[in-house]
Amino acid sequence: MSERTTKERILDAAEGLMLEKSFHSVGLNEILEAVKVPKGSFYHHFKSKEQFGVELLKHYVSDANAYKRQVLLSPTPEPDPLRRLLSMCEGTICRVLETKGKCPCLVLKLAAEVSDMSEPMREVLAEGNREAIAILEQVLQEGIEKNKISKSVRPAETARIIHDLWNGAMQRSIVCRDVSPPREALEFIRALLAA
Amino acid sequence: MSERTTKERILDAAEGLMLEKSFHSVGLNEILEAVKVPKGSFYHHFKSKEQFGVELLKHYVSDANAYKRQVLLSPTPEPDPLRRLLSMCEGTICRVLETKGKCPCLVLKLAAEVSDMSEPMREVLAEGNREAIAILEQVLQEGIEKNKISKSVRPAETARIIHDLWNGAMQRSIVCRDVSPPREALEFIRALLAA
DNA sequence: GACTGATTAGACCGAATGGTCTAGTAATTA
DNA sequence: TAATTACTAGACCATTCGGTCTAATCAGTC
Repeated sequence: MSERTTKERILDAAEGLMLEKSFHSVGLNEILEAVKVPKGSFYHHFKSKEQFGVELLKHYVSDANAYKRQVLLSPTPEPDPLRRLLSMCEGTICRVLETKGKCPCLVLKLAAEVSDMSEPMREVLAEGNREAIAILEQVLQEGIEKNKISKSVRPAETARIIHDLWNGAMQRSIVCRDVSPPREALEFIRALLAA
Repeated sequence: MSERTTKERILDAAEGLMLEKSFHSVGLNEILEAVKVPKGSFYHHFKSKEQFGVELLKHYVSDANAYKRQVLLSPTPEPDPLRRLLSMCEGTICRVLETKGKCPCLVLKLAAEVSDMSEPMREVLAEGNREAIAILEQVLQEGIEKNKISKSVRPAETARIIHDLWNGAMQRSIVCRDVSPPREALEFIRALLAA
């Protein structure tokens, strides 16, 4: 059989389905059908749909931030932290292009829908945001130290601004089915961090 | 009886409920119960829940943009366009504070959930965004002409950046239950537009 | 007053929802 | 090997979902 556990298979399937639809419009049966797992197994691993949502987001956020850390903070293959940041953004733009405007991020997708209906889910999202910003701050700090980013940039504040601008641009790009918002945001960020 | 028509009462109630919950988690019965209107009336006025959603968003976007036009583009009581913009942002921050972090905007709330499940709803949201940005562009243009905003600011590009940054910050403020993101965004915008 | 279209009213529909329950099987440990 | 726990399996539950249907009531017009 598959190496992945039943729990992981459920989480993976749900991630895909909810990226395309939404939290409330995807029923348990639909997820379970997709991975051929019966109800009983689901309720063995998760005590409710909400707690399942919490675990789903934790799982996603943890992976996503691990990925960001790896790409943004590792000196190989790209030693320039500024370039690492900008090229990660470019990568995201490409992915949106390839997937025809499908939302590439579960946090972006579910945040508004879920965060004032479930406090535990909201907390996971909030913590995920905080981590993402902290990573961003680190890469900015490193860029400044290595003289790749203007000394006048204050890492903490700028990290938050970049984070929010990028998320807003991604949001609009989903709604308008157009990658120009993140493209333009990227150019703005480039200019902001330059001398 | 009430001056407002049944249709308007349904739309108003749905706006409130969906701001607190979401599109899919609010059932027709819940809306109809709130305004004491039977199913039959609903399906007389709207052909489906989706088409209802389209009208709901149209109604909201139209009102919201009319309000923005009035506040941002009218020379009275505040003749300074820059101040009009900044104080509208401050007003939004206050509203979020008062309502304890509840999402103040239906577009922000439903965009991600709805825009890749219903093409007609997506189009309304996209057009709403375009209009909002156009209004922003106008107020920037006026500010530049009246020497309140730096001549180096390019209105169209900057309008889009401000729009996205603001939306991203509002999103994060909802998720983190904290008004500091829009506050910080506002300060950034202030600096961006200054000489 | 008779007719007509708009609107209200709510019973009703099949399907799907999240969730429970019991029975059976696989894996662990004693 | 026996006992126990972890997990699978799916029938089943009440409720709610979006949506339909028909009857009643309202307005305005001839």
